[in-house]
Amino acid sequence: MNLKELSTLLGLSQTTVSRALNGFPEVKEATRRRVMEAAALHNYAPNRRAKSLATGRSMSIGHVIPISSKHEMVNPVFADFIAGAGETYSNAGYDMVLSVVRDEDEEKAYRDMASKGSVDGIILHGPRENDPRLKLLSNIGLPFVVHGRAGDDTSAYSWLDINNGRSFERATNLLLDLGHRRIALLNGLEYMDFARRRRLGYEAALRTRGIAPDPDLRDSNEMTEQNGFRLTTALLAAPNPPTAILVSSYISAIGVRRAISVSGQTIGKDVSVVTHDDDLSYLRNGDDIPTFTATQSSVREAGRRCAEMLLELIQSPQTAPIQELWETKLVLGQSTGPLKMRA
Amino acid sequence: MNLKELSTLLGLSQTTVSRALNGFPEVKEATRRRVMEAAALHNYAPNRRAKSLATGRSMSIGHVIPISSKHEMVNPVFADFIAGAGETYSNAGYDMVLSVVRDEDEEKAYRDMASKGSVDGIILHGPRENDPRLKLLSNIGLPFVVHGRAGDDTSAYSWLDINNGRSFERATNLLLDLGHRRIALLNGLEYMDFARRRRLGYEAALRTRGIAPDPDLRDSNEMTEQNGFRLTTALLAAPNPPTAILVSSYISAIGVRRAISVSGQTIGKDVSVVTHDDDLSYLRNGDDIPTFTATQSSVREAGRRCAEMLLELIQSPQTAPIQELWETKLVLGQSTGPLKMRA
DNA sequence: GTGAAAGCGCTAACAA
DNA sequence: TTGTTAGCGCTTTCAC
Repeated sequence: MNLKELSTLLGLSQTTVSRALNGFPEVKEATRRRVMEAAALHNYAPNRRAKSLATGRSMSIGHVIPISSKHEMVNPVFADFIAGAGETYSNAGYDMVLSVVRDEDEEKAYRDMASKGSVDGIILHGPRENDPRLKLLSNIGLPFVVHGRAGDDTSAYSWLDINNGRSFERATNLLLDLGHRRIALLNGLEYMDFARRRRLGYEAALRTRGIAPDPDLRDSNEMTEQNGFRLTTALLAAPNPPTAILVSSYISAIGVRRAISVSGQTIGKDVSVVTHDDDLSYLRNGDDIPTFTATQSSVREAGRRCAEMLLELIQSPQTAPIQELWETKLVLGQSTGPLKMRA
Repeated sequence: MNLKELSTLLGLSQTTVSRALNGFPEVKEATRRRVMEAAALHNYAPNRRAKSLATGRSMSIGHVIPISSKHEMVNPVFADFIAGAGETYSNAGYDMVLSVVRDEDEEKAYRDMASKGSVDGIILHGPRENDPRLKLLSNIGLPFVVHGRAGDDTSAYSWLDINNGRSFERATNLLLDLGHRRIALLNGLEYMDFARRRRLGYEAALRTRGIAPDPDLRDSNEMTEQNGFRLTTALLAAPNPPTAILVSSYISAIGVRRAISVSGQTIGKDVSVVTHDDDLSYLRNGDDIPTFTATQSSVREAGRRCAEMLLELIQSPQTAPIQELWETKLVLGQSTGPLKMRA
């Protein structure tokens, strides 16, 4: 059923039917009702492509999911983020177009989305420091929102981020206050902006107390369970092991816990652990490890909000960038004295 | 830059330029080269919507991701599946349209995708027993592929599944061969087809040995870490605890391991564990728990293959359904004697 | 309050 | 080998 068929069926012009369906005020109420009913009855929905072509808006949003050619891990937070964003989109009548690309094709993916006119806006995932994709997107002229930030000049674009630096500074301070002096940081890959910020926060806290960051206590890697396990095992076996471990991802923290358990030690007694938590619903996992999580809750919520921001930008393109920095809150465990300094 | 501009620029008709770009044989080689170069130079890419409208094919595939209104968990295997499928799509020049919907809106999502003409085919996720969505999709007339199966009549549609029944039957037999008699099953929600098949396989193995399945040793739930932990804790505390636990998801297995560790027992010594593994790269996790995983590797690979199957169906719609059943292989751990029966 | 007609950017008969 | 023309299904002036 298309517009033409529907309109001849009703004995009206396509114009009138279109206007009735799209809520134009000049249509007589009786007519509108008649049209609406017929549309519902025949399950009519306007053809997306035709509508797009006519209006110039595609009513869809692009997400480019980069998969590194080096390590084929798919960032597990994408799923929840996408779920949140998707909710917002469907409420607003937008579609979500996903493009999974290897690093080297990413630039092409953006260019194509723009020149093919398949999306009205883009969400940029996993920004790196001085990410070249920002310039690219600006040149392209498509509205976009970054989930995270890309380096220190954050003024010129729209973004939503959690306060990674402060979060890790606070976590480090907490451990310092408890008397810890050898605090390890298991971080994500530091060419990613969030990981860099976390390291800076950690180091700032140490330096404020006059402690020089020990490079042997820091690692930057993909945040998998295996890495959490492997690195913790190595740390614990070292001559001068840390008394506390700060972890950048809840997934790695699972490996950290496993390593500690395998080594015969106990979290909160022999070694303290604090981790960032993206609040993935399926992984929530005991309360023996204190976690920092975004105040506004999960990455799911971040997806929703990023989508809202983008739709706002699309609807009024000349506004200033929209930027939001979410603070984190500390969630303490209850089962063990998780942050106690070893006697 | 659009076709009209490009063609006037070249002093050719739109038709010729279009033909050159789309590889029609009748175009003179010299002309084609000239066109190609100009297109590359001006970064021309045909407008997707216009092309779709003209050809009647949207060159995109829909994935509907259901989020239950009861439990808001996003299935973490989606991410890897989508990554695999996305790869196939971009190689074939297709876009992927994601629609995240709550249960109650799912039917509408399919209808809309069809009537709006926004996709050429659909991948159906998370089929249930006698899933009503199958009939719906058949009526709609859009080609589709199911990741999994939906009940016992599997003849009429295209699907890709792993042999869940056999996998769990074999796992159960393995444990039985080692002398285990009280084997627990921590299963997924059994209105999901995969979980039902797993239970049937488990029960078949038990019955063959003349063991009546004990309802107290079986649970059907969302496969989260927390559930793995909670249920294992309860099982171990029961008067007549199991000597082995069969787990339906690697994520739950992490919770199972934690529960066993917290209870002061040891996997492979006090209680044996075998788990299914979807081979999510970031979760791979020790080798003290033997796993069953699909022979053809990961859910990522399944995504790729489902996408291929769907594209095949789209390109030649009158062919018979394409159906693939992947067997699983057992991967034994090395660190512990993981399947030993307690002395 | 309604309709006729042009046009969005492309493809595909049909002509030449 | 290239061009002319109609049309995909909708929105949107402009006229009535």
